[in-house]
Amino acid sequence: MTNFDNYAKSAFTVDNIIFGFDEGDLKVLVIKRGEQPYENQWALPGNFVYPNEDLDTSANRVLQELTGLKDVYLEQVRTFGAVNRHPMGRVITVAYFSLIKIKDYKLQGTAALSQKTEWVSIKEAKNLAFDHDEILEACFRRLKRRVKMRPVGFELLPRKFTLTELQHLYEAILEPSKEIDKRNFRKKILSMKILVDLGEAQEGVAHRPAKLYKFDKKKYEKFVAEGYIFEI
Amino acid sequence: MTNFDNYAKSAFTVDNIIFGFDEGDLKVLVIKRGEQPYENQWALPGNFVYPNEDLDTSANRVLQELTGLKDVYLEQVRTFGAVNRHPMGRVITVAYFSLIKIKDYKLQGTAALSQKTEWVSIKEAKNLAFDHDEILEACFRRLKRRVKMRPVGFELLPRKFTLTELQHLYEAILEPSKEIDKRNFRKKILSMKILVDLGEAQEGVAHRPAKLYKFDKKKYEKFVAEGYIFEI
DNA sequence: GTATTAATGTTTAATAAGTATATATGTGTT
DNA sequence: AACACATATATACTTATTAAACATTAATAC
Repeated sequence: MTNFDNYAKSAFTVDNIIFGFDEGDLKVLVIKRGEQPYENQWALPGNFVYPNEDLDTSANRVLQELTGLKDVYLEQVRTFGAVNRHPMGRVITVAYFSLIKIKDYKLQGTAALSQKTEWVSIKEAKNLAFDHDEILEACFRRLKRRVKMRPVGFELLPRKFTLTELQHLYEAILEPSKEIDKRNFRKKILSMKILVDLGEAQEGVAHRPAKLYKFDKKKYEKFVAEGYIFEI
Repeated sequence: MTNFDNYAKSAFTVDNIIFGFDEGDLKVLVIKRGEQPYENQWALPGNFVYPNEDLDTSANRVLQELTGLKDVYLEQVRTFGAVNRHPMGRVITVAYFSLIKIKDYKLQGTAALSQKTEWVSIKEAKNLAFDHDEILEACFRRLKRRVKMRPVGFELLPRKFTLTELQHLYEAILEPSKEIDKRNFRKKILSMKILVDLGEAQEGVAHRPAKLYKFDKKKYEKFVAEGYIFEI
């Protein structure tokens, strides 16, 4: 019978990389560190795992303490376990990412009151504290892979969105320096029949108003059940 | 300045799910537990992480102690952190998988002498100890995804292999109940120009001898550098 | 009237899917 | 030794589907 007292133990944290999409740009929420090490430097949100708390719950708590949001898309990406990640001792970090609609974000979690936070473009989020550049890179790479094969990108958009917004989202994530052909993109996404045309259009725009759509989870489940593959 | 003594610490292990390919079947190496809990039940290879050992090194040690092999394909898959995974107390497990050529396997690691091990078909590996069914499922799912988009399957084959062996490998991993069309598979894999025709053929077979090929890593790197995507 | 961006479909190129026959061995029989 | 048989390998073409490339009309605010 194994006795755990004979083995090394480690502090465990979870980091939750919170992605949002705003003004055609993929953004990540960063917080300014309030103490050493890396005081006053931007870092990713994270916290220690409680003794009787599983990892997913811990990651959801990190998110909720910062944003007040619950029931948000969450995915475990990778565990960072190098020996000397932190000057105070061994700490192993399990990195997750979440996807939220920036419109829903209100700085109303309990942790938000005592920390300075900011949405930063993914293109500009560099030189973060600790090994957070590496953590962010791993999560961004996973997000890229995920949006190609699963309809998770919709978590980043308002409930009602235009096809152009959806296209800009895919461009921001997949091809930051390149444009997807509008006609081909529309043909592809509409052919899957997982969107609902709401019969509404944008208002107050100085150009032809775009139609509004929403993602329909039941139509997606039907799509998958019929053997089709979501692939962008 | 954070003081880790104020936070919970957990025992932590790495499991390394070792895949092999033999007689047209994807196999996984299991060990018979020598003590409670789950005594005499099959389990996946794993061990505690040493105090000054990073996670990858630990996973590689698990493999080497069992097989004697080093420099083997290794990939971190997921961390399992439920609270009550083990009756003796909290333990968090980082799961990896490795790919080896069964021909190279010789039960010559230090751990192999004291444990009963067996190669089990992926189709039959069920009812393992702890949450190992779930761990195996996660690794198998990741392997499926990986072989589609990366030439990692070659790690499971002998250095010289026939196209039919490669096809059977893909069938065993991707479509256990289905056959891929031989002509289409050959056309696709040969069109990538990442294999080398060795100019040799099988011997001693009661049918037309198949040509032998090898995977060429430099040709693959050239393929990628030219902007092509490996996709099966 | 102007500037701006949304909506739309066709053609060409590439790849997926579906399909059959000639080839080369070991084994067994005569 | 010669032959037949069983077996699995190597190969290419046709049809269907999807990717890639490309331009004009429509609908708003100013």
